[in-house]
Amino acid sequence: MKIKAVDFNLEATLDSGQVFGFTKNKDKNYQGRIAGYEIEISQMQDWLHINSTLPQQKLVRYFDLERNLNPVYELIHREEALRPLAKKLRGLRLIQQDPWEALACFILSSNNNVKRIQLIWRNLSDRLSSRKNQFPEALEIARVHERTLRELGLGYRAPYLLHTAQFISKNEISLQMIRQAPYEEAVERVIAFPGIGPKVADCVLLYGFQKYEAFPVDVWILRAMRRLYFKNRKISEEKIRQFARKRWGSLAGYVQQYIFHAARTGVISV
DNA sequence: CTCCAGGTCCAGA
DNA sequence: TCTGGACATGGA
Repeated sequence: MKIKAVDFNLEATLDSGQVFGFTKNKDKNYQGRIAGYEIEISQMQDWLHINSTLPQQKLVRYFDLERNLNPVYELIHREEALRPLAKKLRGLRLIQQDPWEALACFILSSNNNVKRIQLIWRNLSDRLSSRKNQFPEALEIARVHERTLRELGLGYRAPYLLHTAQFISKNEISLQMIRQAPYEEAVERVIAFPGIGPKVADCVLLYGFQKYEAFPVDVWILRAMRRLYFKNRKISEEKIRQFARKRWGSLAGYVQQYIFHAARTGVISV
C-alpha cells in the first residue's frame, strides 16, 4: 500500500540514531519492525510505499506523522547558526518507539558507535528473541547468563543490561511510572538503572517516552554547541543541557535531533 | 599498531 | 562540583 506523508523525511528520521533495528538496502528501502509487525518502507516525494500488514494507524503513530513541525522550524529559524538545518533536514521527526527497546538500546550506546550498536541489536534479536528481527523482551534477556551477553558483543555493558532487564521484567509498572512522571522525576527514575547516566537518561526519555524537554549531550552535540554558542570554550555537558532547556524549552529535544544529525552528516561542521 | 565511538562509574582532589 | 582513568569491542 502507499500512504501520503507530508512534511516527513524517512531517511533523516531513520538514519539519525534514534532507533537501531532498521536496515537500509538499495533504493533507500528500509526493513524493520513496528509494534511487532514486519515492515518494508520507502519514500517517493510525499508518498510512503509500504509492504506490511501493520495497521496504518500504528504507522502514523510510530512516525508521529500528525504532529505539526512548524513550532520546531520556528525555533530553528530563530537561530542564525541553525537556519541551514531546517532546509536540509526538513521532515526529520522523532519516532515514538517502544520504551523498553529505547531503554535497553541506549544502555548499549555508551562509549559505542552506531554501527556496533546495530550489530549488537541484531545479535540480541537473532539469539534471544522468539520473533524474527524483533528486539527481545525484557524477560527474554533477563533469563540468560551475563556470559551470553558478552558473547553477543556487549562487553562491559553486559551486566548493566542484564540487571536492568531483570528489574523491568519483574516490575513492568516502573515503565508506566516513568511515563507518567514529569521530566525531572523521570530522569531520577531512569538514571537509577545501572549504566545509565545523564546523557543516556535523556535519550531514553526523549525517544522512548516522548519527553521533549530532554536534551541528550553526546560528543557531537558537545562539539556543535561549544562551537555555535560558546566560542569553542570548554563547558560542561550539564551546563549545555541547562542552556538548551532554558532556550528551547519543551522542544529542546527536537532541536537536539536536528543539530545531532546535521553535525554527524556534515550539514554543519564541528 | 593506535584511535575512536550517541558515556558511565569510581576515586581523589 | 570537577577531573582523570578504566572499561569491551570492532572498524578505520
